[in-house]
Amino acid sequence: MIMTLNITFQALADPSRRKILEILKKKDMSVSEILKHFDITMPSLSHHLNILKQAGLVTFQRKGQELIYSLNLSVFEQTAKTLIKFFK
Amino acid sequence: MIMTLNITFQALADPSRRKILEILKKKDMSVSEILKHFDITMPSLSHHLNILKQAGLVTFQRKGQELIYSLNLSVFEQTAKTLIKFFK
DNA sequence: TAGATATTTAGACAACTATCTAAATTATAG
DNA sequence: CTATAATTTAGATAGTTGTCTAAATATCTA
Repeated sequence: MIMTLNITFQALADPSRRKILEILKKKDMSVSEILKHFDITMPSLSHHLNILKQAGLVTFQRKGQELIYSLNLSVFEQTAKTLIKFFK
Repeated sequence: MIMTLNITFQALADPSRRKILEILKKKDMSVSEILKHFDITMPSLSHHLNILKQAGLVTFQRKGQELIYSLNLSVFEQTAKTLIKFFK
């Protein structure tokens, strides 16, 4: 759980990644769709998505040619709870 | 607040810094006292303390030659609340 | 199967960061 | 005031990270 916390905070530390999460909060989206909100290349976005995936903050499922990404809210909840429990 | 979140997560992303916070949870401590728990040099520790200071996660007050560092719990609480509010 | 579309992987590179040693600053004690 | 102790600041360096271009992989459609 400590190790997970490490990865989670590292994932959340980047503004682009937090923006991805905000965007996905509205609805599930394909990579191309997410990309429209950014001024970076597809491989860079893919890199960020990978880090978010490793942290368990997002999941995806293939739909034809597209990969549809979704938020994994339970990890946020878990992280928030850990923060609270850890320091109170 | 978004900018603050940025700095906060960045501060929390480093394991050494989270360890400092854990140590300070037990009691307020001077820099030398904190250092005993680590295998890094004093300047490195000072660097980490500086980042934690900027994030508002710790505060300090001088006591003679020593600087006594303390946790600032309210920032944790705030961060946890922001996490919860933001993603639920 | 060939061509088009969506995404990832590989490899390179500049910027950032954690660490170190050495020097400077701040405060106490004699 | 000088020596000592505690901490920070400065400057250098190796490792990490975010970004890019180019190439590879996976899926669909004709």
